[in-house]
Amino acid sequence: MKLGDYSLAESEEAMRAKVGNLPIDFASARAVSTLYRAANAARTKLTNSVLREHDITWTGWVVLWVVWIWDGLETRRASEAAGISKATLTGVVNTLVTRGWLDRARGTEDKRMVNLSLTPAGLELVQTIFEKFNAVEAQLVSQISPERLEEMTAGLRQIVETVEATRD
Amino acid sequence: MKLGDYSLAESEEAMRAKVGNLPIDFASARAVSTLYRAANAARTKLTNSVLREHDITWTGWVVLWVVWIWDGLETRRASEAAGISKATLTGVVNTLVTRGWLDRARGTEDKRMVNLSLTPAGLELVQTIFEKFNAVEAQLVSQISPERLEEMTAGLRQIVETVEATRD
DNA sequence: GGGATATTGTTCGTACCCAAACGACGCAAG
DNA sequence: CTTGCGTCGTTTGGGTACGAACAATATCCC
Repeated sequence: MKLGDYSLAESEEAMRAKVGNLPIDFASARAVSTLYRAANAARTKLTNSVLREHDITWTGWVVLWVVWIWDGLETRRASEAAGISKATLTGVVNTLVTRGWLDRARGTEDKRMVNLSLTPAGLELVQTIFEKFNAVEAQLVSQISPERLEEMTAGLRQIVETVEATRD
Repeated sequence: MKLGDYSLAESEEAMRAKVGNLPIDFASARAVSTLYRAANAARTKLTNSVLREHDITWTGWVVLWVVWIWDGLETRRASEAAGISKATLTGVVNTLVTRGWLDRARGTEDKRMVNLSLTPAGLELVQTIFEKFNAVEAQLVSQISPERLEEMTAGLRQIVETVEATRD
């Protein structure tokens, strides 16, 4: 068996052979493992083809992006929007501030808050990267029919909603 | 605006307002960002509800799982099957060996190789976790119709294949 | 006003994550 | 038989990633 075959179809077949007699929901298992594999593939592809040349990581980009979209953000909202913990955000922001792309400003009204905003260099970087990034995103899903893409996105959204609904 | 609204729909709307006049492919952008968000949500949910009580991380579980499915693996194949780099795998395997779940064995025929295999404790752990894990997977996708789930999985698979095809 | 309670961002500890450099090993051509 | 090239797993260095504990600040309730 050649290398490259340890993915998807072959893994599924191996799993079926291993646990075929157990009461397993294969459709769910396949969906979740494919979900994770696709997310990793997309992140790696986007990182290598767009972000690497600008010396910025995936998470760093996501943080810059949400700060851009929302015209500045408090830390607590930025971590939520970026989908990372506030502890992780602290470290990522440290990196972005050091790189000269982000500014920290302690809140004036509520001194617990920290407001994040783009520096001019950060703004320029975001604008430079954004279109390239979207072009690669389009390429990633280019083999999927519009109808299927719609169904896929809707399904993914339901997973997110299911998790958020059962989070107590 | 209340907290919790910095996700999905609201972010999309903010993005549209910010870049509405640029030639952006919104369907692709929405698909990729939702993909990443769903993968993170699924991983967090599965980690907290199943893996945490067994003191094992997501990546650690994936590695144990692929070694189980394939009845032992060489390191190079394990990293591919687990979707992580070989450098990462070295560290994860260190952890799993220390925990007593995995064995390292230098290849006899080709001394560059390292074969991974489950210890009895590791085998017991995998079997214990597997069914719980699958039950939560099923819950994650329980709100998705079978037809949509099929379409979603097919779409995700096409993303993986697109990335693998353009990797040179 | 003052004590209990909640919320903010940070720190700490542990573990992952990867590209690049590295040393050990295999292999084939001369 | 040795020289060169390719492949293996590991190490290195910088950067996430998160839960828990923390100090500072805000707010509530009497």
